[in-house]
Amino acid sequence: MGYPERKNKILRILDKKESLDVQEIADELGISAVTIRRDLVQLAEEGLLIRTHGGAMKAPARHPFTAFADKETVAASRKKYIGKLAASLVKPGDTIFMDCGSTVFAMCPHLKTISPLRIITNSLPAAAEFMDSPGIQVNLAGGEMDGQRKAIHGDRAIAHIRSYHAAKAFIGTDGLSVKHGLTAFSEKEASISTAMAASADKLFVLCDSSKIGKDSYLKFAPLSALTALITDRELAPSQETQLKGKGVKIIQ
Amino acid sequence: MGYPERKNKILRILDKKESLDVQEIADELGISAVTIRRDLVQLAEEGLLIRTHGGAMKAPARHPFTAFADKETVAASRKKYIGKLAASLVKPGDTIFMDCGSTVFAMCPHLKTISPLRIITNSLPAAAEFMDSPGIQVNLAGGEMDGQRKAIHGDRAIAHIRSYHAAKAFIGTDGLSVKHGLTAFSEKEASISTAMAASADKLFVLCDSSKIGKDSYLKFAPLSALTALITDRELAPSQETQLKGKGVKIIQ
DNA sequence: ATGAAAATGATTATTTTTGATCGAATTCGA
DNA sequence: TCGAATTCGATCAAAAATAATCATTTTCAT
Repeated sequence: MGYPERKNKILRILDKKESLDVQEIADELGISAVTIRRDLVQLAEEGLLIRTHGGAMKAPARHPFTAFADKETVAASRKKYIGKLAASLVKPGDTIFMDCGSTVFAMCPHLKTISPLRIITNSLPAAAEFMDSPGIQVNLAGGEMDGQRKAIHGDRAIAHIRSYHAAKAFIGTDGLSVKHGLTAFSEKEASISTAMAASADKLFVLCDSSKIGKDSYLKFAPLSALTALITDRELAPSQETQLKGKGVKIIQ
Repeated sequence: MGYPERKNKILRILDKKESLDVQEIADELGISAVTIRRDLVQLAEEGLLIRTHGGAMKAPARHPFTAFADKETVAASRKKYIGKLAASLVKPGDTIFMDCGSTVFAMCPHLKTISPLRIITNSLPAAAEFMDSPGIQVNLAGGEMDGQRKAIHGDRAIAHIRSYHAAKAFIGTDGLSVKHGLTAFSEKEASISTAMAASADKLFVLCDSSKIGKDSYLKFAPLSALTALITDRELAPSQETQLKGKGVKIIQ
């Protein structure tokens, strides 16, 4: 029984049980507790459940703002690292694009001290973050609000983004692989990302190592479009060599 | 039972009980009081509740955009009254403009149950308010964010508003008098209000009685533009007769 | 087929969690 | 204002869970 099969079984058990512990799953599936723990770590990273000491809990309904607020996961600490790193590429006087993903949002705390700075974004949490930062000018894309993603999406927003130019664009991605380049989970996010990429001189992609080597379903940009990939230090060496082989500059 | 699970249970209890004490929770969950105290400290740090001596209290709801910090002043209760009244003019299927004033914002809680509804606004708190209301489609004006007013202003925003049409516009004003009509304190707000008024079939002005008969410095619309004035019940009779004499319809 | 890479399981050391205890701080009534 | 009762914070020890390490098996691309 491979990981994908166990993953399904674990999630199915969780559907009924609300919370469960490691040993319980191990017994039920006839698999060692060590492996179950490894599975749970991975499932937690994918956001499909919440890891607890001793087991796991159902993931709360994907509420982006709470998703941004979840501090205890491994992915969150990676995001913080990546956010800080990405923010260090921003200089006073810059104009930058920022998309609406949580990884890109992690840049915000580190950008507050940079002044002057102009940020063009479709992310409401990002806009809120700079509400009281006088040195930072925020330009919010207009259009239909997506309450789930806490962002502005749609044709209108894309037209808005297209009408601006910025030196640097910072975008996230749901998947990144040598084979398929950048992939997104949703058409909405992909189109905004594409528009930002097209209107910026440099394109920085923020992506934690858990998503590298994986693909989501919608291809939206080739690796050749990247100025650099910003990721964490846990990137598998094999992935690293593959990406470097393709000429991708990696910042970590 | 680990911390995450207890955390949920504690918050669920708090949802119903408003306030609770340590021993009470400890008994209910069958866990030592020491542990509950530790939990409460952590929950308080996360801002999910307020720690008190001996227990905890509900935390005030916090949204990405902290709405207007109106306390329980007289003006606030008038605004609530006006907001409810104005909301009663909105029907399912409407498309409406809402500006970024606090009086107009007071409509929001009463609009949440109206579905379907399309709202075009430049107010960030209003947008945030409907973030979780699936039946309500929010169209946010794009452009430069004004952190002080928690709204989007500028040419871009005005062009955005102008490109739409709505059946009804709800706007606030800083002053309203028979002599000078509607007056505003700031160019920014006035231009947005004008644009909304121009693109709507009906114009409703929300203005509490304390501002009626007073003028701010920038005239932005004549009384004849109003479909109706929505105000509170404390309007001075003399003002009322004057306004009616000018053909202003008053809803209160 | 074959060797490298990945997945799995067992074992051990480390970390986390929990509850108990005790002195210090806070609340509340007189 | 004072004193008793309660609550709090810090420290400690025990138990549980985890992370790290290593050997073994499986998988996969060549």
